[in-house]
Amino acid sequence: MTELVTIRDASMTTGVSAKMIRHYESIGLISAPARTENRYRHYSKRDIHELGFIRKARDLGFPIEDIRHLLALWRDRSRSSAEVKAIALRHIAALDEKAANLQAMSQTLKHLASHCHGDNRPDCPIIDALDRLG
Amino acid sequence: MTELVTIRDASMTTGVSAKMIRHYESIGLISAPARTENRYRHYSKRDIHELGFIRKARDLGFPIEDIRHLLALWRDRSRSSAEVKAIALRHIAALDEKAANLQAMSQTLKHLASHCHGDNRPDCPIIDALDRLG
DNA sequence: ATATGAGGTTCCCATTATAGGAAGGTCAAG
DNA sequence: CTTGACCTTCCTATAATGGGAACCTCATAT
Repeated sequence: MTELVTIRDASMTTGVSAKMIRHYESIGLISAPARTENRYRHYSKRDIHELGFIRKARDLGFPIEDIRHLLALWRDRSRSSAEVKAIALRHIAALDEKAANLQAMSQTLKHLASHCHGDNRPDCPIIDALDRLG
Repeated sequence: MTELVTIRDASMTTGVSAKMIRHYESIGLISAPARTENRYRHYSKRDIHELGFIRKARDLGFPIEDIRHLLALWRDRSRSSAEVKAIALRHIAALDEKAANLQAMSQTLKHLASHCHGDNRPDCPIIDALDRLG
């Protein structure tokens, strides 16, 4: 017969940890899979496919609620690509904003660090900046 | 006499929320301030200065444990700037790595989005990528 | 037969930094 | 003496993930 795909199998083929698979089920991101008599979960090809979709979306940094939306659009044959694109563009903006923030911090620190001797003396523009700057 | 600086005053002058000031105290990042008879906290100039230091470090994205370390170095007149610089350089590397990750995601998505019509048709390279890509 | 090990199950706790809110005490002003 | 604006502590939540306990199930090795 069809070999039973356990949660570990699903995890290994999709790259989503078993812990996370159960979690996604508990928050309703994926529907509860079939169970064997002993209550073990087993996953259909469809389930596996869905988990793969989720992992790829996670790899692109989409938050869970976006993924929930993307999954609904994925299932909906009559979706409009505009809706998908809108989600992606919003996410791109969020990513860019975060990246810009991090870079600004990094740049400030790089500037300060470049003026720090980094020797045994206590004088340090980095500490000074934390001390003084508004 | 010296006017009592309440937690709200401290919050307003340092930009650290009262909630966070109490939290920093509870995790031992700052020491417990003096209390009036009615158990209200009040803050010395030194306390305020320390909270300002913490806020600036947070603005630069330093995690709490780094700040703990930086505060200790700040107080230590015989610190070596090398130690400060080392913390900063490690943090810069962490910031840069995170920024690079976000940018990679953004770039991938921008590429996909640029090929997405964004109209009423269902065809969508973004969904396709989540569907197919490994 | 049974012991062992590898897997499954549920449930609870921890992380990081921050915020919201409840329940109650205190204080100044009207 | 009430009202409102503070203060106090304690609990809960966030987003995504991992760790671990306590317990069940199953296949294999003795």
